[in-house]
Amino acid sequence: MENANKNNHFNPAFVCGYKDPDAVRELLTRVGDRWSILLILTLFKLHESRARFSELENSIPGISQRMLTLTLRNLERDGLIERELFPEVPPRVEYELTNLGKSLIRPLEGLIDWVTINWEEVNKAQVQYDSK
Amino acid sequence: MENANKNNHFNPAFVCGYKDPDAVRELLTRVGDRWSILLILTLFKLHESRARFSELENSIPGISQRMLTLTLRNLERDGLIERELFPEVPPRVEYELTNLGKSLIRPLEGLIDWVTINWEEVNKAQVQYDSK
DNA sequence: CGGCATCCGTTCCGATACTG
DNA sequence: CAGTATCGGAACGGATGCCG
Repeated sequence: MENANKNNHFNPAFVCGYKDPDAVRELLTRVGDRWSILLILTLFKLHESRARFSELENSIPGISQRMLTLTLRNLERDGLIERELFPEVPPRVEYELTNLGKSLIRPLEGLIDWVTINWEEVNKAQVQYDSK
Repeated sequence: MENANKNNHFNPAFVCGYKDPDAVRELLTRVGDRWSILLILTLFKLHESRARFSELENSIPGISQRMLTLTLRNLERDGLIERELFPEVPPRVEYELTNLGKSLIRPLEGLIDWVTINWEEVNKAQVQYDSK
């Protein structure tokens, strides 16, 4: 994204009260991808924000090994989780939320709560919209 | 998504404390797409949660006409915004957040706040990760 | 066990052109 | 002004096979 609009009055960076719309967008691509939030929340709910690879794989129905790996890598790169390899045979790998990652739990749960409360109304709106 | 895992102990629908992981995922695809959040927040910040098409187009740098239209349609379908057409020449169309849409503002701002506070740390983590 | 590499279909989305 | 239609590249993500 180039530096876009000189007219800050209509720049959402101004309008929305934050400085870096690209940062927001980058987070949102992470938040919005298919598995990141489920992964973070699942990791949080498992014993002390810590779990091994296979446990996560079993705890998130439908995720493929590939996407679990990729999602874990991205979150590790963002500093939200830490990876620890135990050099055993067979190998054991454990993932744990960092403090940064844990700090994301509350805002994420805010979203989840909204869904829980309002999803039925969203569904009704969709049905009504589609009937026309 | 098939009905997946019978073992609810490891079903994130159970683990994360919500009933409908598909609903969560469907919201997240909306939340996570390139423009929805910016659009909702921009609409909220403009005069009384209401703006016309061209105003939104100018307020969101980088959005294409096509994506603005599509994003507006999807949000309208979800019941988060309402569209009002004034049959003038040239036509005028105004969009407004519904109460349902406004109720999403707070959790969204929770996310934005998190980004504002923590993005620098995320960036440092990324740089450090990439240097290896 | 916990990956990585490859292939491949699907979806996303920007660019462009056209319209009431 | 506020759209719609079409095209094509890019990104996403599932399936499969291999490997230390």
